[in-house]
Amino acid sequence: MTVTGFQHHDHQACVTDGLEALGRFCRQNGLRLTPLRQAVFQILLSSHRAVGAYEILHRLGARGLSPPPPVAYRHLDFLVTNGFAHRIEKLNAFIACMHIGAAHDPAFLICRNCRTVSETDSDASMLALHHRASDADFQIESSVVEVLGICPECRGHEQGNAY
Amino acid sequence: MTVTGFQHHDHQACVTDGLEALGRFCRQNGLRLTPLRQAVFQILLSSHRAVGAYEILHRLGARGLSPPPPVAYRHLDFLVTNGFAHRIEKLNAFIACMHIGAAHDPAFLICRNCRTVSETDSDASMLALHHRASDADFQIESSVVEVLGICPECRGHEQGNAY
DNA sequence: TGCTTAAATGTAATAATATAACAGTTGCGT
DNA sequence: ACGCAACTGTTATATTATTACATTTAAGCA
Repeated sequence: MTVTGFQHHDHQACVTDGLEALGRFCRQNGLRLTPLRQAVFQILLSSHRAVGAYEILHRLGARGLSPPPPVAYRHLDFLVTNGFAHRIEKLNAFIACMHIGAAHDPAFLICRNCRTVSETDSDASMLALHHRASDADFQIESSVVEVLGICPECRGHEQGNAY
Repeated sequence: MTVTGFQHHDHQACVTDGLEALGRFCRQNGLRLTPLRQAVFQILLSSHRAVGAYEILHRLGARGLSPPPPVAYRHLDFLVTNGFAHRIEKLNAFIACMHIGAAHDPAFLICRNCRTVSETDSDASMLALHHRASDADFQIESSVVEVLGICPECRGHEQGNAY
C-alpha cells in the first residue's frame, strides 16, 4: 500500500473520487447520504489535514451562526461508523478515508506541525502484535496505529505551525 | 517481550518493583521525586487499569477537597515525559510504565470493558511502517499503537462494564 | 394515498478533559 | 544568606464531547 498525502498531487481528484466513492457505497448499502452528511464529508475531504469537530461546526456555519456541537458529532459518527472517515486519536480530530469500501485497519502518519495525515495500512505491522495478543488470550477488535513526526514539506522550513 | 496485565499475578511485586525502579531512576538521573509525584505514580501503579486525570484528583483528595486539575496534569506530565507513565490516547487516561529505564516504543492491549491495559512493545510491529514512512520522506518521532478488544477475564462474563 | 414508524435533525443544557497564567514557596548550589 | 530554578497553589477558562428531548423528514406498507 502506498503512502499518500504529503506529496504534491492532484487533490481535485481526491475530492472527486472521494465523493464518488461515498455516493456509490451509500447507494449500494442502503445508507442515506443526506446533505449535511455529505457537507461534513466534503469539509474533511477538502484537505489531508485532520479537522476537529468544532472547526467543522465553524465551517458549516460559514453564513449565520454555528450549529451546536451535536450536529458535528452526529455526522462524524455516521462517517466514522461506516468507514468514510477516521478519527485521529492523537489530535482529537478527523480525516476523510482514502479507501472507502475496502475493509482495512488503517495506520496514520501524522505531521505534528501541519496536521497533515497520510493514511496507510497497519496489516503487516500488526502481525507480531496479533501474535502476542493471542498468546495472552486477548481478542483484538480494532486498533489505533498513529505515528507522529514531521512531513517533508514542514521539515524544509521548520518553524511555527501557522494554522 | 511478554504481555502482562491480564493474567493473575503477584501485583504487590508490580507495586514494589515499580516504586523501586522509579526511585532508582530518579536518583541516577537527578530528577526530584517529590511526594506528590510519587503519590500520582502510586495511584497509577495500584492497578493495570487506565486512570483518568480527574480520577487521580479524586483519589489524591481522599480527605478534604479535591485539588484543582493542574495538579494532576502537572504530575502526569512529569511521569509521562520521563517515561514513568504512558498516556492511553484511546481512553484519555494513563497507566504506570512497566519498563522504567528501558528505551521503548510501547504498544498497548486495551480491554474495552475493564480498561485494563497490557504494555508490550511495538518495535517489531513497526518495521513495515518505518519502511513506508521513509519511502514518503516522513521522519518518525513517536508512535501510538493501541489495540482494543476484550481481555480473557471480561470475555468470561461479558456484560455491563461496572466501572 | 395516507398511516406508521424509524431515522434524521434541531436545540438547550451540561459533562469531561485540558491548559493558561501568575503568585507563592522550596530546595539547592554558591 | 543569596539567588535561581524548580515545584506547588490557585483561579479562571478553553476545548472536546455527550445527554436528553422535541420536531421534522422520509421510506415502507396497509
